Amino acid sequence: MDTIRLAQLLFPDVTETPEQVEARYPARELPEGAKVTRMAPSPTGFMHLGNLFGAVVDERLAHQSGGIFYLRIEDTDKKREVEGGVELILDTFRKFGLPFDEGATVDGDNGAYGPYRQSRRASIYHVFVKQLVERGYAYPCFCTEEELAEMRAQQEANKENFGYYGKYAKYRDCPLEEIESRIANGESYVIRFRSPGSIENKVRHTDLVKGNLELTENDQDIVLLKSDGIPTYHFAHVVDDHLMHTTHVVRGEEWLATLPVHLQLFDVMGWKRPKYVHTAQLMKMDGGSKRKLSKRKDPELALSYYYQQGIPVPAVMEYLMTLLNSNFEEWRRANPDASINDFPFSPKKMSVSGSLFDMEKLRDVSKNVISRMTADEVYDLVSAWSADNDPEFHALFVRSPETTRAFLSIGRGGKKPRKDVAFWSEMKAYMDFLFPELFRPDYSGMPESTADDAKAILTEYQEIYDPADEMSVWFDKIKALADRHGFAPETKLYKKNPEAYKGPVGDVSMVLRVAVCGRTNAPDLYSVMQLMDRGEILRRLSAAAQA
RNA sequence: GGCCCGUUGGUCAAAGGGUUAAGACACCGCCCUUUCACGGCGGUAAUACGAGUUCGAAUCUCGUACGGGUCACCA
Repeated sequence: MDTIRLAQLLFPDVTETPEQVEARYPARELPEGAKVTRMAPSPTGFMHLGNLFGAVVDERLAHQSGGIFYLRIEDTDKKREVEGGVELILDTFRKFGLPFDEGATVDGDNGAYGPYRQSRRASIYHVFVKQLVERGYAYPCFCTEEELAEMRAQQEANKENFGYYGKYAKYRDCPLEEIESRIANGESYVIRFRSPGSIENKVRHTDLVKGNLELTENDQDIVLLKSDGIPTYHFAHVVDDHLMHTTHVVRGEEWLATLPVHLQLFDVMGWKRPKYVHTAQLMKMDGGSKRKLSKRKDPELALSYYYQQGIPVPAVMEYLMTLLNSNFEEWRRANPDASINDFPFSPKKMSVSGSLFDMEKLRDVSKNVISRMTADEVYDLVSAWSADNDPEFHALFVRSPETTRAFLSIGRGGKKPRKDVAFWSEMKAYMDFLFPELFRPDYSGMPESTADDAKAILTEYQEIYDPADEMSVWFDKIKALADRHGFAPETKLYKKNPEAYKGPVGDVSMVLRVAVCGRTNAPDLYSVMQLMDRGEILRRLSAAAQA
């Protein structure tokens, strides 16, 4: 077989040599040990928690070592591509604070190793495929979809391995004359790899997460170039990561199955293999069993959903980090105010088995993250979130910024900050009673001990309430009120001698709290009342007395 | 079905031949507290199973079971 003639027949327009292409991608000048990583998503218009999971690893690996983290768009499948997909990717990463050093932009490129969209790299792939054809490592295949399906059915029936290999590689040794006539006939074809491997052989590989692996060698003549001339992931991965000088390929463990293909391609091309970091999949509970997070089945794990729910970005990042490196939580306790980027991330500490996504844990992480924020930070974030997701609440939230900020300051800071809110979407329910528009009192929480006295307590309190009172004076008045109605003015007195009283002073203040806040749980009552309008408070006390 | 990866409490996980098998979330109890939240103290709960190697196994080996992934002109 004259492979040079075949290559010329298949790629008459390719004039560049592999050497010329390589020359355009010189080695990167980076400090010793610097890692080059990439995020390589498809613009499917959907960003998933799993995408972020891997991207955090990429970003940390690169930036922790003084290296490069870049974005490459894998748009080799036109069927899955969505308008605005790239924009969404860029947008998401900006939102989650993972800065790309180079790569695709909304309408172009930023960096010297582009183009960063695979759809714009067709001519580059063709140069290398042409070379493979010349070397006898690639050939055209004219099989139709039906033929391949038939083959597969037969393999299933025979209990043989599936795929295009060995005796099933129909066009592997097709004579040049037949190829010429088929092409002349306008038949559609793909370019396949002529795999030199055998399933009798094993290939060794050391993965940064999985450790030492012994895999079966690839014997499949996989497709290199689809009939539209666009490469498959396998070939694009090898060519791009070689040319762009990626040192560490981070991807989900579902790629482990095709790793032998990639290793073989790197070897045949004569290129240095990158290091691989195959991360365990994020799992989800589905019925009684675990399964991989799925884009189709788990829309609630879309990052857009996270934004809608108001799950704070740093909380998501911290949660992912706890899954990624289990010593992160310990580090965080020791360094509560340090930037997450100061944490010494290590791929070696990553779990080899898939972990279950746990919303409860995320809530806990988020509460802690929020409790460490200042009132001003919370104000700004809730303001931004509500503007996009709950305009009605937003209007109330920003109506009196000073009052809102003061409310957010209650119980904030210090050693034991309050942790009431996990997600921004919960903020409305947490502070709704501040706004007459949202106030819907529920009096059912009135303590039973006050059944006979609640009305009198509320009525009397309207007389003695004075917003100008200091906290101690304010509380003294409540104690006196309690005393007059047969309640212990000190909790300790009540505990010492419960029979002597109807209840402790707490029951009396609970009556006031329920009247003013409309519920039994709220931040410090004195602080809250200081923020509210006197007339509104009196109205509520009076309304509760009527109820 | 072939190939590959995995399996420590409900969940995330530490322990890399010798520990009473950490810790966190959740749950339960107590304490603190004018409510709640926070915080403190305590509790329930785990090495999938079976062999082997070894003085000694969660840890090494093999088998079984179970779970996951993959076997496209998708990535």
